[in-house]
Amino acid sequence: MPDSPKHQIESLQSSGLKATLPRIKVLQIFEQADTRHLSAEDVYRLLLLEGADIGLATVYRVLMQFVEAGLLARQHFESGKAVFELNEGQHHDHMVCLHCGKVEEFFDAGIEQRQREIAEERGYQLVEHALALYGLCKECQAKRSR
Amino acid sequence: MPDSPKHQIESLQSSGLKATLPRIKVLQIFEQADTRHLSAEDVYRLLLLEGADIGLATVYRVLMQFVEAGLLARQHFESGKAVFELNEGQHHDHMVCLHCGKVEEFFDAGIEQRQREIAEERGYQLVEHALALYGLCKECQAKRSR
DNA sequence: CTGTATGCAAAATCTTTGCAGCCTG
DNA sequence: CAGGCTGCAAAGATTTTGCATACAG
Repeated sequence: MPDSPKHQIESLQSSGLKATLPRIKVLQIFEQADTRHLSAEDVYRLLLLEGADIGLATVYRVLMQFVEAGLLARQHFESGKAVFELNEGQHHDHMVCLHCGKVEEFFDAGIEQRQREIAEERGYQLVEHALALYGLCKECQAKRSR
Repeated sequence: MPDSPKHQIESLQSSGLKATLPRIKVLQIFEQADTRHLSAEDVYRLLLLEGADIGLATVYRVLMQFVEAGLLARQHFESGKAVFELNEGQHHDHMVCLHCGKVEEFFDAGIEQRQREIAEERGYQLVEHALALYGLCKECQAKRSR
């Protein structure tokens, strides 16, 4: 059997989740996908492509559990639907191309620091933040100007 | 007649929109509301309270037109539903209390500057951005610790 | 075995659209 | 008066929930 899911089973167990097939498969999807950021529908579609018989409701439930367990992070961007990405500990923000939808990640210590200062100035206990830059990537600017 | 809608009619006309009753009322709602940030449902409810006979579909259409015309700005935050606020030219970001939902606005020139630099370094033409800090406001921290 | 997890279908939310009639300019 | 605008109802899109059954530990 190729690609035994040892690693995923351990991740799940150490998060306190039973290692069920839907959960293992969903984890695999995120680890193998070309794009880091997937919607529930994306995950469902990829599961079907693999021949897995998993309902969309289960995909939503599993994604939620993974977010609560800290395995995934959920982002909203402007599309109105949520996208999920592997949570690899390293916080980062996003730059989204409005034309092709490509998402790049970045981290800027200066911005992080100012955010903490702003929250503190106003008496907030900061829990998290979401920063997304929207624009046109280099390729799409080229296409546009043709 | 109290509160004649002269001002709103001018705003609409200078945005190239016909001054219809639903549009005038929606503008008034935003100008008079206690909270700057309102969802479509919020606006609809406030209209009904005032006795205006305006459908929810029209509220959505009017809000979209106002966003396109630059009268309103749309934000997404984490709730899954969109909220709208008057666009008064002055860009700003948001700090949202996760407990009571209160939204404060802030502007930080340093963060704005770094965003432009980051976009430029990566070859993006920056169109807009959304930064939201999530946390607990001073009042809610107090409630929590009781 | 026991209780949690799943699949299916139905419902809940939020938002958009089609269409006949109304109103602004 | 003409064309855009509205209300209503219905459809779409996304996400959640109820319930009987299946499966992990």
